Amino acid sequence: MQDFEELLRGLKLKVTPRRRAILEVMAAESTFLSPEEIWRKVSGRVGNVGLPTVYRILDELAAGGVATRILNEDRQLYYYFCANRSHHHHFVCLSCRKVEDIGLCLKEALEAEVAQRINGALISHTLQLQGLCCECREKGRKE
Amino acid sequence: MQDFEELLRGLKLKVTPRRRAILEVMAAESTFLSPEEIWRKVSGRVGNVGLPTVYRILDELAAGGVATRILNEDRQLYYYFCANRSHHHHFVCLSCRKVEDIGLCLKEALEAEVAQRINGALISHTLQLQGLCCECREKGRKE
DNA sequence: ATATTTGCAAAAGGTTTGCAAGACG
DNA sequence: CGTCTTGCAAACCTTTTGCAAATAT
Repeated sequence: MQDFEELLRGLKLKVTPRRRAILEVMAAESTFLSPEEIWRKVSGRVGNVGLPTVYRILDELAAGGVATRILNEDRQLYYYFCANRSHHHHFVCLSCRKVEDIGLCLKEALEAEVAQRINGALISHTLQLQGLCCECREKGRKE
Repeated sequence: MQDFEELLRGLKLKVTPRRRAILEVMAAESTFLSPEEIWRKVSGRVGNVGLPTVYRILDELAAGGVATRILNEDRQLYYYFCANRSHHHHFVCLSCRKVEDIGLCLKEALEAEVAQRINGALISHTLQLQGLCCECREKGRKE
């Protein structure tokens, strides 16, 4: 459990039941969630929550770097609570949607490639890994 | 200029003016384009084209591997005519939207990382590089 | 001749906005 | 108390679908 009040104040956001509930729900899962999924889970805790509110809060959290936006193949937004503030990438399990951080940074190799091959300047890169996590991989073997 | 009729027949698609026009428009640009942009450009060549038709044809081309879908930050689809059928990634210029292929494959390094750190299995990966292409970089320096 | 392709209009569905009422500090 | 938050309803906007008419082979 984390100190969500501190976290919100750090982002200059008022501490409200909705914001706290959303942070709790997200931190409780290690998977990425859609705004609607988060909304359903939050509705169980705090009565009477509007979906637009969830969108707004997720925006704020993403802007503050507390939540990571994942743009999925299905073109929907997903969010992932991310305490890790340093540069990293994500491994997403295709079976259970769990997200794990990947520390491996390829910036140097990519920069060299861009400089050599196309004489350009690398500004940013996005990398996402898809696969099966440890548990889902084991499960697949048994069946 | 390429043999688009051949290309379409290879995908088991009938050769129609709309399909040819879309291929021509896309091949003439080395940048990624939104369906609507393609639609506007095609409308100049072939009169009376419906936007749904553009969406349908782009779908077919993407399914056939002739066009690459780029899912952008702005959550819109973009398409890029891609003759290169082998595994590769893209470098996108943030200034002029030009797309260049990057042959560098990091599959081995990523697979090793995933196997070691999280004991998972890597199935696929998406990598996109953003930066300034050769020309835009030079332009920036002069100004 | 026959299956495919296309335009049009309308639907779909996730996301955003406007605004008045409510809550935090 | 003043400002930030929120719910509601409605708007947005890209993308998809249904269907009859047109077209490719």
